Amino acid sequence: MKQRVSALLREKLGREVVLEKPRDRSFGHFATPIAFSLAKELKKSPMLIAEELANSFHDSEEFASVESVKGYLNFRLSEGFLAEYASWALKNPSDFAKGEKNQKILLEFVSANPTGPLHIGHARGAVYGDTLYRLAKHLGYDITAEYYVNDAGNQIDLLGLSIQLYARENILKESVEYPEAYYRGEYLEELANGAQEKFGVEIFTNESRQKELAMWAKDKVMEIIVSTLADTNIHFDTFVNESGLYDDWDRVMKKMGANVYEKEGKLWISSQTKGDDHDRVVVREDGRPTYLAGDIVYHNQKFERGYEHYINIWGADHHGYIPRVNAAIDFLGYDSNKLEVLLSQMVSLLKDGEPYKMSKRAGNVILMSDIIDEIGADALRFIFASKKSDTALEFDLAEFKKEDSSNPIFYIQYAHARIKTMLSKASVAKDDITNASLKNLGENADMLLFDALLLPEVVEDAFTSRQVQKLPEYLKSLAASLHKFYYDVKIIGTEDEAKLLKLLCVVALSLKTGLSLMGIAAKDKMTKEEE
RNA sequence: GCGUUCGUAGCUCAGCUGGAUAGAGCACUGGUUUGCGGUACCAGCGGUCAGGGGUUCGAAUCCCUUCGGGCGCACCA
Repeated sequence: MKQRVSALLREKLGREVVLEKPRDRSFGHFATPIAFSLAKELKKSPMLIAEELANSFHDSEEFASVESVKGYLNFRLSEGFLAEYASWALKNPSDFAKGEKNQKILLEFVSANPTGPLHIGHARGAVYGDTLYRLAKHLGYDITAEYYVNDAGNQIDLLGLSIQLYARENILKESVEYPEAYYRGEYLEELANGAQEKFGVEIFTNESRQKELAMWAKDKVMEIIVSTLADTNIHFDTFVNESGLYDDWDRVMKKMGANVYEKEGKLWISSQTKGDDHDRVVVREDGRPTYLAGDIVYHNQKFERGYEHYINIWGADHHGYIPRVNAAIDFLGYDSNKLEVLLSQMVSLLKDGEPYKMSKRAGNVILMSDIIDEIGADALRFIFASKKSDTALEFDLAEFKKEDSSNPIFYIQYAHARIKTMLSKASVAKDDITNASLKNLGENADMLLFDALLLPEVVEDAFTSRQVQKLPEYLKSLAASLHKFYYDVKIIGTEDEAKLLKLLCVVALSLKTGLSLMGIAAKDKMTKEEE
């Protein structure tokens, strides 16, 4: 819709024009302050320019009116244009708001270490990534969702050790001394029991079998992670294991040429020449690779797979890491501008106004699965998708357990369910609704129809700006328009029933499509949960 | 200290490719259609958009600066 209007303006003026939705509905559907910018060039008053432009649109069929007001140009789309678009959408519901981009994108997100279950911080990145993924898919991008599994290095050794310590204390009833760093949490019990069954208790006391235990355990942890993600409707296309990448090590190092050098018995990359604070070690004196080493091979592999664009979602605490990875990509001979790193910020939780208690059994982190148990996956997704991902967020769980308009996910679902209920009570035939005209609906209905048809613009905008919160914001406001319309206008049993129901079908389509892009299924009925 | 990011209503947050009177929910006050789910709707209250300067016809939005908070500054991940 907006694209169409933009295109018309571009044609007429020979330049890109800023189009906005006027705050005040009485100004029409779209508006542009273009006359102000033109005023200087043309040495004429904005009012005059706007006036002339308005007149020049007189006979276009897309617009019911084009008016100039105080230098602004206000457009009102014609009923015919809106009606035609809406009818098309209802006939092709699965194509609604779809796009035809076909850029090949690799999106890497979550990538939490397989050393423990996902916590609330991971959840935010997971939801953000998956929402972007859904939006991109819908827009036609050829996008791949990838999880990078850090299954090599210290943290894996630590996992083996932690299970041994846990088992020796809790299963073998030995008294053990814990080192400074080790993992804790309820999941260790599950792992220890599983290991006992599989290997026998000997695995817990034999230090040389720590690695074997760890390798088994990290796969188990991945299973836990994948199942938590699945509970949230998040699925990955590919998993890449760090441990499988090192075969390529020599070749990749050679690729970086003179940008790798040896000093003090270690291997460094000269990332400082690319704006990093200092050069970084990639191989330690004892020959063990650093974390960065894995990322270098991984990113080399990514670029060799040949995507047009790369997106990584990282926790914001890793933002200092960006320059060195960019440097490595450049050294490998690729364009680091193709890599876009998006950050997902910290989350702090409240429950009834009090800081959410981190349970000891969970290891003093808030588990993602616990939050799903408390408020459900839909609410979890909605919260995280609703806020800009790169700003810190604090929210109260209690708000999402309520069943009224203060709970946005509930509010939107209710709007959808209301429409479905009405359709089931319709006194006219289905065909009458499908064939009804959407013209002469009146001002209010017209605006509601327009609102419902805005989804395509929102989807496109939300993805290209990487600001997924635009989608839930839009759905909230569409739901509000629907509830208000419902209150103002009687539908069933009136003369206009068929056409009004058709209008509601468009709203329902928009809500349902929007929700599904957030990984949430629209409800046809609201059922009260009994406590 | 350096880098980065944020500072919008009492609270949680939108708005930030610069544009017409600064928005929503919560909280607080009051109201609502014989009409289809009141699980909804409407109204009131509440803001020097952290402070200061600059660019512009126009700044919450862009630039500079001060203050305040987060995060980072490993051969940890």
